[in-house]
Amino acid sequence: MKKTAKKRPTDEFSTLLLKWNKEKNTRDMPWKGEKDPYRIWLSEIILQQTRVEQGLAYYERFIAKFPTIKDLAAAPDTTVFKLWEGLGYYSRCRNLLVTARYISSDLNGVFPDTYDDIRALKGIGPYTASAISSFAYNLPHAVVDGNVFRVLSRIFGILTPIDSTEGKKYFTELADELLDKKNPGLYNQAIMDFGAVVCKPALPLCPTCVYNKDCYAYLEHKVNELPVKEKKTSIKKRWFYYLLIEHKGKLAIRQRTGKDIWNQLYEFPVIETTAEQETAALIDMAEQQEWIIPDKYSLSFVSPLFKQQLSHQLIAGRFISIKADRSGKLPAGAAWVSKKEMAEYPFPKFINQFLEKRDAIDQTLF
DNA sequence: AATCCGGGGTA
DNA sequence: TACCCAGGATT
Repeated sequence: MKKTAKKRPTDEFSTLLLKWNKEKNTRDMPWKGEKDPYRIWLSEIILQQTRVEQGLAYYERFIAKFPTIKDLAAAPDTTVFKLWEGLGYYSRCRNLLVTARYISSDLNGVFPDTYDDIRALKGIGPYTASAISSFAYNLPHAVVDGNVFRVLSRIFGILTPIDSTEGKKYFTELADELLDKKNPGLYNQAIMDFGAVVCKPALPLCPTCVYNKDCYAYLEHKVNELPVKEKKTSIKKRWFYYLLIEHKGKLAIRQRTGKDIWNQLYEFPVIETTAEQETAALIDMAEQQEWIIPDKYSLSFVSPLFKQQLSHQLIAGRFISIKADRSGKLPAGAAWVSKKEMAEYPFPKFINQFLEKRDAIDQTLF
């Protein structure tokens, strides 16, 4: 039996972390200790840029409806998007389907078990590949997520911006050095729990923290300045005027396509502008589009102003209800659906918040 | 290297 | 409001 290697400075970090984890960490989550790579993968995709509290219910619903990756792979797109509805970042859902179908068909349902093969899957980047390979297969890859950036920058006093190329490289290398190579899964889980519970973004629990005797940020009173981020988000305003065109008891909807927000979700025919518009001007535009035919419709309702704040955009707009006696042209790909059928389609939050209030606003609306 | 992609919680 | 969250893809 070889003697233990000489203790390096960085060993102290993981020793304290695992000690905290064993003695103080009471955080419990359904995927903790999970070994089924499908469940681990699903939880990680759901949790990308998403708080545990927000993603939890989605995870439970997905597992209940799709117990195995083949169940997920066999589901229609719309069914899966409907289950994802409201969670945001819908490209995750698209990539989830692509990967589920690839593994089911090409890999006979067997999840890849090396870091590189996992990393190559759609929707899986460095973080998720490290998480899956360490949790499912105990491979020595350190996770670097928002928690890790925060914990390491504060304790070690790293001032390099975390959203710079240099910063990402530096933090990744440090994280891999610090990783307990014998317990990668346990270590990775512990550091993220620690960041979420103790070394929180706001009001971290420094007075009782196991690192407070030598934490750079705590000793230098820079806890609130770390981690450093260099880019500020700029927000642009967009106006969405949705036309609820009703004809023979049905409403026109279409699927969003392209590279814009809410790709693959559904919506009503929309007139988008960069400034607020009067209803009359919008009706004119709808006539010019030939969505409605002059004298063959009646304007029945204009909603109050609705707003939604996204990360990089502020969406404002109204819902304009029109009863059409004759059907005009519709936007490409649009179809007529009944109220009952509407429930099957995934809509963005902006539309759902209107649909939920619709009955309270006007009982006569579709 | 910069930008885009949601929705919700918190101070 | 501004910032952050178990990030990744695209340009």
